[in-house]
Amino acid sequence: MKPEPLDPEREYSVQIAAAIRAAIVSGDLISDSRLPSEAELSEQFGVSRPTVREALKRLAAQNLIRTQRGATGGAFVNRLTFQDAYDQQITTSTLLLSMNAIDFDTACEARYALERACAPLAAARRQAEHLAAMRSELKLQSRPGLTDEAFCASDVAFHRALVDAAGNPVLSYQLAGAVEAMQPLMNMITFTARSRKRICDLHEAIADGLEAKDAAAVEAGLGFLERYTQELGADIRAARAARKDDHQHGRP
Amino acid sequence: MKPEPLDPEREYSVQIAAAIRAAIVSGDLISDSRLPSEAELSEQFGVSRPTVREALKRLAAQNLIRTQRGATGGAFVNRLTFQDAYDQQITTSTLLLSMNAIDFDTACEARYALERACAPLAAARRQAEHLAAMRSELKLQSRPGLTDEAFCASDVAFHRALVDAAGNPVLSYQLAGAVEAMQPLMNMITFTARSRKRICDLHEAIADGLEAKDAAAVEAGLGFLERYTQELGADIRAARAARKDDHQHGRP
DNA sequence: CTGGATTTAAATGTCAAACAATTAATGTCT
DNA sequence: AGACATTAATTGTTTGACATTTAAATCCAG
Repeated sequence: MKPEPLDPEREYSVQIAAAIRAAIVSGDLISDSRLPSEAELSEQFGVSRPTVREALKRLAAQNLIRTQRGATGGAFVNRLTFQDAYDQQITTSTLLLSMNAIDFDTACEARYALERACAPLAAARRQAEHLAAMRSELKLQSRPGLTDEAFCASDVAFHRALVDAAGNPVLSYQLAGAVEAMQPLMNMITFTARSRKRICDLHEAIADGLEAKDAAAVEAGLGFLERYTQELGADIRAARAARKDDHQHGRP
Repeated sequence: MKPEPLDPEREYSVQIAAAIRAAIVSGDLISDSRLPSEAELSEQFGVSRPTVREALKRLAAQNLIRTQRGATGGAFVNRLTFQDAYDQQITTSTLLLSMNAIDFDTACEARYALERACAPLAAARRQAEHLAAMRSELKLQSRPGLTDEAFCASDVAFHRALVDAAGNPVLSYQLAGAVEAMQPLMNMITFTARSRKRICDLHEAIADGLEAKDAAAVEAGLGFLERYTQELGADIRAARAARKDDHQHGRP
């Protein structure tokens, strides 16, 4: 984080943020160490304090630093927790899907492909807590009065438990985005009682397979679930096309 | 992005950034639309311009907006591209691994589990360009004078081609982090001529399997590669432990 | 009337100096 | 010794100004 001369052609706050980020990533600034105060930084870099502050806000937005006020306050290097990383992953994935007109099938395919990758590990390592979480969600999902949103949320929780059962935090982190980012798309589906029954049955088969440490059964269950989800997605598209058709040709 | 009254207990720039982010995510502000000017925003939210600017920098750090100077300038909602998302994913993953003392085996397991998830799709859909990319990297990897860094970089490129062959941009995005974030860990390995030969052979088997659209062969190749990579990782650990032992008991 | 040069206006980028709020350490009085 | 007030350091915020960039408006010559 040397006071390397700044390029006046580019924004100072960007360059300062980049310099500090590099110092963090390279390990020159380790977790929980304190950065110089804003006044010191502004002197070191030869810019005003507001400019330094803009740079620090950029880093804070990426969870790279946190700030404390008061006498012993300042900016501290954040240890990026898995939870922080999950959250960033989810917001990025959600935004990516919503902004790039990703079609349902593509997102669905990616999600289940990734989830199937967890199946062998999850079958080998699942603990009682994971099975309990899945059974609990399963019970919730079969309740009749549930809203579509609540059903989807429970669906996400079920699959999160499956992923966590693989016992690999890196996998959990990677998949958090894929599973959670699908939720807005899934929320567009209106679940009939029949389709919920079908999904619950498949979920149960997956939970049973996991309990029996039968990886093939889990993978098969996920495969069926993928195909069924895509069928439901196709139904939405068909319904929407029909509605559009109505609009164009005049409704009764 | 209503001028909802701000909570004076919490930092204004955080709340303003959150309000604008919500407007973007909810779709109230669509891609490429222009935000009000900083002066207008500061009036709407009842804060000063520097405070608004800090909020905007937070959003810019997440690639949610871009800014242009000049008469028709301002802050515009960014369409999050896959490339942007890749980059964010890679930096987050890299930081997460480096800051959380993730052991080699865990990262390795996650990476190959995810990669195996692509195998069936890649085998079904691979195009000539993907095969060509893999063959080209393969040729590079067998050159004798290559540095370890260059060998690792080519390894990453080879696996990226495999992932891209699955033809699912969401999958590619998700795996970019897993594959690239492994590179710093892989760079710690010193590859002997023998281990390079072994890796190249496995890569060749994978490429052959892909060409023959034989998913099982690809998965098997990846499985062997995972085990071999973990062996190499174990060798590093053993060597390091021996060195530490030397230190403790005095060197000759 | 047209085309190029000039001016203008709007916006972001930056700076300077100050005040407010917060927080831990320090000092003081009982 | 302990409770309480003081102080100093630091971030959060405001105000006002100036610099820079960029596109549009204007103007003037041909």
